[in-house]
Amino acid sequence: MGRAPCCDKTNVKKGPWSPEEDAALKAYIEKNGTGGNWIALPQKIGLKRCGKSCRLRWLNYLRPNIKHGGFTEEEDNIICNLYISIGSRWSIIAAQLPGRTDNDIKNYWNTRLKKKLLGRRKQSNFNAKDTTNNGIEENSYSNALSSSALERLQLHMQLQSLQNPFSFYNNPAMWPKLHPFQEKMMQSLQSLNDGSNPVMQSALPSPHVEQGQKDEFYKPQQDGAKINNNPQVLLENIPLSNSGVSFVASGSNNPMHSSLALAPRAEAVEQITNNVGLQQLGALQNELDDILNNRTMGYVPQEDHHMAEFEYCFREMNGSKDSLIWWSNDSDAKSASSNSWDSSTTPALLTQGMFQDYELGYSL
DNA sequence: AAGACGGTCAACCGCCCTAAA
DNA sequence: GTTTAGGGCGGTTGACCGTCT
Repeated sequence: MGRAPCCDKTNVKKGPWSPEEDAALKAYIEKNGTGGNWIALPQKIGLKRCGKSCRLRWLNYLRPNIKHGGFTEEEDNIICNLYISIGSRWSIIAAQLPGRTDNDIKNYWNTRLKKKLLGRRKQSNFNAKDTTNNGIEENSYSNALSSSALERLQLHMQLQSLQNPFSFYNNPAMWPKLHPFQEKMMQSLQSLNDGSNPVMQSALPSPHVEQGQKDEFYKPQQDGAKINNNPQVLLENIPLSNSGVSFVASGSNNPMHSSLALAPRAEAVEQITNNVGLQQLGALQNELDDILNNRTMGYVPQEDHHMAEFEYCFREMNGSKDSLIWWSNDSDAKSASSNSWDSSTTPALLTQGMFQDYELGYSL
């Protein structure tokens, strides 16, 4: 038995909003607010619309300071970086872009940004193939893309392990049973690792972690205690001297520096650079910037399975859903998202959204 | 000129989470 | 502790429009 609909579906208007409806909704909300009940709102105004539809119309179109279209390069960068970091959490991404709505960003990503990035990738693969003539032809750019996707997965995992010792990657006890694909992926990554891949050496959990350090990281689960969802507490709880790699929050509000918004301590820098992780991360960042800065670059269509593969890797990467801790307390961000028009709720939502996955991990 | 095709984006759907009853 | 209803969110749909053939 499904749940009851929120309104009488047979008696509500659907489809595009008329200027009259817009005016009525806007005037009412500006004068009276929502009254904390969207479902009851259309009746009060006399609109034959579902309450959810009113909410959406207000949040995505009618509320003040909404920007449509004309995404800047900086916004492109932010969206891409965040998508790589946290996946399709559009509301969180929107929270970092004042005046943008999650719906807008989602549409923009799906219709333009994704194609721009992936189109450029294929072109670069073409070029690589054209210029390599060493007999061992990279039999297809399918392979090239595969290794690239794998590399991005590795980079992502590296990033995760560096930035958050609590991540799934660093905590086998938290690992859920893997999907067969994930099992396969992990096996191939580990075979790549075989002592020769510095990225994976640090990205995959090491059996040589010092006991004290391991205990410290694992303690929340061993104790059966729920991890504190407060990112600040999380940061504070990370051992700073003996963890091998440690970070301090920089307070930057620019997700461009998300990598980035965490400043490595001096002792960690050497280890990280030895592991090549940051160098490759930098290369990825440069490539991303390069792609985004070539805004006139034409889109080269590509075969669906390539697109699917790349997307799937992103999905798999985001499957763990543990994310970067770069959120700042800057109140600017509060005015941006579709949920932030009620600014009092935003920080809680952000924190909640970001860290509920840790909760999930510990409850497995 | 007209139909096919593809891109864009507003809007809807359905699921999940949470607070209140 | 359970149920219910509203809010929030990501995924998907479909109308519209411009371009191509």
